[in-house]
Amino acid sequence: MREEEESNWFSKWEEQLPSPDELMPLSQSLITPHLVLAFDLQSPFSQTLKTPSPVVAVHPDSGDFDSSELGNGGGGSGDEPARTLKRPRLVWTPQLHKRFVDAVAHLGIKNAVPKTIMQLMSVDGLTRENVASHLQKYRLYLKRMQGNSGGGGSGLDSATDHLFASSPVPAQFFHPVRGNSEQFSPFVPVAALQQQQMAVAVAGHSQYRQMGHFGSPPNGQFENPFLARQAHQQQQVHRMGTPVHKLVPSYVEDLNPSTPTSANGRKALTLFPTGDN
DNA sequence: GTGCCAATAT
DNA sequence: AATATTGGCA
Repeated sequence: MREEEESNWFSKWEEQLPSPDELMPLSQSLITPHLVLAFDLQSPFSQTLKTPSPVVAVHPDSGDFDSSELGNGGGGSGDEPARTLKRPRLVWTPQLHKRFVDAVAHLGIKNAVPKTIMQLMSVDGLTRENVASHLQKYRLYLKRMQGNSGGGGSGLDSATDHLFASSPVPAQFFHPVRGNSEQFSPFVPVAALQQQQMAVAVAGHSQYRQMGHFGSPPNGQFENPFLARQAHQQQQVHRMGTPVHKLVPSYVEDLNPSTPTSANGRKALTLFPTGDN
């Protein structure tokens, strides 16, 4: 309790502070993903590393949250408990969509329902609703495609289907493969046992999307405020009459160099380049 | 409860 | 424009 000691550790602490670059990828350990979700915190440094590296051992359990103004009251009912937590909008990057498509392909059209898709994808922060919504639109897209596949080619991927067009549509999607609800390829033969869980990009609510400082690396994959959900190993998909493989999350996306055309003056923080084809 | 789909909201 | 949410129904 001596002041000298305190100022002492503080100085040390201060000196040993990592550079911003180093800080980026790991800073999230300060706030557990669970808390982030629970309080709908939009931490600009949320990250889904589930590496238990105790680089920094902080005790956030001080239970000293200012739950009074958790950005919720802004809507209207100010007295409502921060229960009605609102997640930021999910941004379906081409990579994320690809994962979605892969999941659907591997599940087989039959079993490709929001829940299972979500589980297979095992993307932190991804909810069933997210998938359901996306799936709905994706189905419309597929239907639309078959509709004019042989036609004059008018109205083809006008511009509304940018995302969907970014990933090839597996042939199985058109003529439901019978007798085989699942393709052979293991979903994720990822080499390393990395915990490189894919995280979800989220639409920025405001300020954070302008942070281009810090000399952030052009390919810095980790410098965005995206949600982090507890790195729970999702339960294995319950088979409903069909054999299921073991879920092995972790998935290393091949980089998809596309035009990061942010022509979309949107304030969307994307984890990956906005695949534009 | 889950899924599907259209409509609607943000 | 892209997602989310909702309502009605299976």
